[in-house]
Amino acid sequence: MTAETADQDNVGRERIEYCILRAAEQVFSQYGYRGASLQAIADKAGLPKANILYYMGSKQALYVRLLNRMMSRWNAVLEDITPESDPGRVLSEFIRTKIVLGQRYPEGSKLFAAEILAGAPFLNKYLSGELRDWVASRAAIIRQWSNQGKMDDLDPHLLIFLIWSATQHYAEYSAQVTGILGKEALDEADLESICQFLEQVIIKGCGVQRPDASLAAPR
Amino acid sequence: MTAETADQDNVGRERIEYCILRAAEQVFSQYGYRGASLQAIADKAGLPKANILYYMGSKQALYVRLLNRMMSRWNAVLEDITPESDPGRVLSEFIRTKIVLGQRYPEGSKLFAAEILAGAPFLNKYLSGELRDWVASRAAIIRQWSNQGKMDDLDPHLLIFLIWSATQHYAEYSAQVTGILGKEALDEADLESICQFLEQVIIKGCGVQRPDASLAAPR
DNA sequence: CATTGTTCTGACCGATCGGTCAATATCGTT
DNA sequence: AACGATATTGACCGATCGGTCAGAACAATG
Repeated sequence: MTAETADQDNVGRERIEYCILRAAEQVFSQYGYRGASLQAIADKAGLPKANILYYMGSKQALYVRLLNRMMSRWNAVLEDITPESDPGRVLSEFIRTKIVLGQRYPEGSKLFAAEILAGAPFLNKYLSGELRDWVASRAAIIRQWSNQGKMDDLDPHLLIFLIWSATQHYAEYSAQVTGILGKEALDEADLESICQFLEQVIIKGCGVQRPDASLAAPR
Repeated sequence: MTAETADQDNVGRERIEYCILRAAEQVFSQYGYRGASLQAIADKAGLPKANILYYMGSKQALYVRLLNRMMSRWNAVLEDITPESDPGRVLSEFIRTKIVLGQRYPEGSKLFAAEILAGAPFLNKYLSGELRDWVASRAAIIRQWSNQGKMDDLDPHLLIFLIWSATQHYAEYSAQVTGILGKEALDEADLESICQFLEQVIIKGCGVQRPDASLAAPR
């Protein structure tokens, strides 16, 4: 087997795997792990069911792979945050990034939500391990911001939870949001309004000081 | 059949139905509609599977009944809100009530979340009907508060979504929250901290004026 | 063309799914 | 005791579940 053919093989394999993963993400996100069926995934991918298992091994392996893919998509968020950063800018970027990710990967977001709803049987180690450390390190920096007088003295964990929940809401609860607003889907203008609303309320609610302001009055 | 026996019969029937509904709520909330099985519900209720169907008719009827029960539990929220109300008090009570409801009915909250995740196949009429009207009427009052200068000029729908998402998070994402905080469960002190945090950030973030303050400076 | 290794898939497996039904058990009324 | 109504449940149904496997189809090398 030459390197060339190996590459082509891998390219072909990856194209099929991507197709399967995309179909599986839709089905798993809608019905959860137990409610999803390999037959439904196969139908959506346009492949026979046995082919899904040939490429993915098992339903569980396919599901875990989707979870890992979604976790890695979130890794870039809040990566370059330091005690010297401007809280307003960081929180604003945090909010916008999470909203964008939710819109970019709506099925992945719902997949994650369904996993948590089920009690995180496949993610509890990740939640109380990597993710907990991730949150702790960011919380420590936010705490320093408070001590520096850059913002109010608030529990950083609860602030992170607030931004998570408020932003993910528009990905996971899209059925409720569109139903109540009477829209087919959220357009760019809606998303911009949502981002501005959340930035304004949360940044103001945390008492974030303008970076140039020293200790001047709020107005 | 006398009235007395009828009462006793109904009491007995209601006791069994309550037992079934409780077991079903746990299973449906964890696995979603498709992922839940009548056998699992029957095992949890300590009854043979055929008995579940005798009392509930079908899986779908049981599920719809659970959804309706959960919707009715939420009906009391924000019931007595008027343009003359104090926004700070109303928002504070709104937040606390939703937190308490989420803690009181964690399975019901997750059941609702799973239904929305699946695209609200059984609730889309409710969402774009009753619930939309409910939100619209409350949004109109919040709008009046803004016009009266009681708070900032914000999209009331997004404010309601914010409070919904931020409070429901602690019911539906309990697995994530406890995993990250490293706790088995949230205790009373945790809930009080969460309520105070959300009240402070959201009320301040919305620029809610103290009711006694006329047009004085924020401090 | 023959060979070899990979890709693909129809057929099948035991288990479980939601739901039906007939037989049995229980109970209040007469 | 006898009866009709309701409650209960084991057995069963066709469909579907996740997964296996033998063999067809295929492409690359000799």
